[in-house]
Amino acid sequence: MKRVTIGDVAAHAGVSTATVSRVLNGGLVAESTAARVWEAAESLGYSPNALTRSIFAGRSSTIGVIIRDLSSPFYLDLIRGIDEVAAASDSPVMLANTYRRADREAAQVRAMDQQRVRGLIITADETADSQARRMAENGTPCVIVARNPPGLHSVSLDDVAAGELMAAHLADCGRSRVGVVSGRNRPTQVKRVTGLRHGLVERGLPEPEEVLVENEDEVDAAVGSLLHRNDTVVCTTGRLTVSVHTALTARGLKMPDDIGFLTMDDFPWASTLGISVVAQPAYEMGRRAAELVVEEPAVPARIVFQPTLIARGSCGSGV
Amino acid sequence: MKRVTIGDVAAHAGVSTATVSRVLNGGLVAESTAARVWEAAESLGYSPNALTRSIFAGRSSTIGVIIRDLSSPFYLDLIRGIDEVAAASDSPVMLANTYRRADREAAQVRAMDQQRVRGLIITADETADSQARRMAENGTPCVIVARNPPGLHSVSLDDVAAGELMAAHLADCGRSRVGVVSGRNRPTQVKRVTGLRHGLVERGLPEPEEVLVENEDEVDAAVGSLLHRNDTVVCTTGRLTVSVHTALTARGLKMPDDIGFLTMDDFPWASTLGISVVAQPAYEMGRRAAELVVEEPAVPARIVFQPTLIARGSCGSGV
DNA sequence: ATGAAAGCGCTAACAC
DNA sequence: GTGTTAGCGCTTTCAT
Repeated sequence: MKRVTIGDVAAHAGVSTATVSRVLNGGLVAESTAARVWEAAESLGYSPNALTRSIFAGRSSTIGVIIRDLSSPFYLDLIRGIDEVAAASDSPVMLANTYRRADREAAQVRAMDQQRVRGLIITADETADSQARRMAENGTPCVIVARNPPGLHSVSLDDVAAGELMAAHLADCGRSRVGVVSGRNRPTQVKRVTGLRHGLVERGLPEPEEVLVENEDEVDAAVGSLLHRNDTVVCTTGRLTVSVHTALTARGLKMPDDIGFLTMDDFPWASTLGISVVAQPAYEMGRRAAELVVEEPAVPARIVFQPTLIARGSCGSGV
Repeated sequence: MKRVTIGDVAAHAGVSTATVSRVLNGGLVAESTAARVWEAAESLGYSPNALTRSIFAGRSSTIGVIIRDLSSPFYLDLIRGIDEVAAASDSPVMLANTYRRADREAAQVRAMDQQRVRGLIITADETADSQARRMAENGTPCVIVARNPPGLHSVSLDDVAAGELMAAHLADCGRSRVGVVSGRNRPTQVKRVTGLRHGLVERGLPEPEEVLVENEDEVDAAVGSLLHRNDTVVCTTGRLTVSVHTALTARGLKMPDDIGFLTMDDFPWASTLGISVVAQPAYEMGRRAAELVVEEPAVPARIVFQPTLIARGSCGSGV
């Protein structure tokens, strides 16, 4: 039950703790001594205490990642990118899911701070920004994902471009009356709608009709209200894709003939179902975010990625 | 840049570090002193160092969770259950994704051990069991999910029952010739097939025809080979659901008329697509796993959950 | 009610 | 090369 410490190893090998420490960290030690120490460590089942190491270093080597919604494919790919970079720099990753609850977000940021993470990657509301700023001042690099608040590192998507990409594709497919389901109060989604509107108007098409929802429950009614006057439904967030798609198919509507459908973020079922999407380079975004944590640039980096369209036919065929 | 320590707070409040510590942990302190200390902590922006606390306690309060595949809905629900219980006991959760790579699994278990996690919940291959046992001996409660190796806590599904549930439903739907796509070398899936076989034979139906695959790439061919002689395809793991479904629909087959389809684990798109599944109570399993970590029962607990069938028509309609 | 001081497991100067 | 020793930030007796 009592943990094996460096002292036990030292005693077993007949050397001092300092020597053991040197062996473990690749300092200058005689071959024979090193061998004895390794053997002792092995036979005692020694496992170094990362906590004590960190306390000495002033911070741990762990990278903290706060995710709003693990069930979203975007975040999964983001995490994959982060994991990749973190593994390369030998940093454990501490992932926390906040389930989009503001109180949990705040609590998780605080927890990560207290764990003295080496850096923090945050996907959260504006409310977390001030906490992040305080951490940054204390020397913990914080990267905000999907938004780009001033004074902090950020990795985000060109959301306006995403909207314009949607508009271009819809125009190519000969769609003209566009209904939009969008999340309430989401700056990201507001920009996407702005881009969409701009792109449509620019092409001489009517402005999109927008309806805002808070969560899944409201989607069916929202979609219903859009169907009267539109031939296409656009969804500005991957999170609502399932609900919107369900609302459509539940009414017996077939894509693209009865209704056009275009949404954000690629996901595994999209290709089987033939759903066209505007995708974010999530994996790359994750990599960059992690790199910012590792490299700690002195001035806040604001990295913006470009979206891409993946046409699969749910809006009809292009030009 | 220099972190505020308990000493700074003490100096600022004109008391000793011991007193600050007592205030922070709710010891016996005079109201007025406590107030001064809180104020000092506040104004200095003090954030307690969880690392040093843990080193003193001998272990951290963090619960480690090692997941094979974050993209699987089963694990997402499992995590939700874990998070819920962990939050209630004020334990941060450290999540690690291993992407089904044995080397990463081993590395993550080791990392968690070195972080001195309070307990560990593992979804991994047999290869990790010995590491887990060693940790358990050192006083770190380890819970294995989805398998139940001797000597360790475990939370798993009655896989044979899952197979039998499948057989029963298929029989109800009048299916008789069943092809099975299953993962190679997965004890869990072997049991499911056993249950399926037993259930079918018991009802006087022919044995299922099984084909083993390693990963997604092989699924299409596997499914193709099953279609000649069968009217139904069963998939024994949620991980392959997309690929199997794609292989089916890509051939223009409609469910349930052209082909029956039954798979494991519920997922968001299943209801929209009308896919019948045998589901695991993932959320509850997560809760129990976390509870085992928190409660640290002295003798290994082996908890087995029962699967449920969710019929949605992809095999036709039941009796 | 409060302070002084020892010590948690480990690292890093500084001696020898 | 290797040992001694002083901390890292915090908690916890033991005095006062």
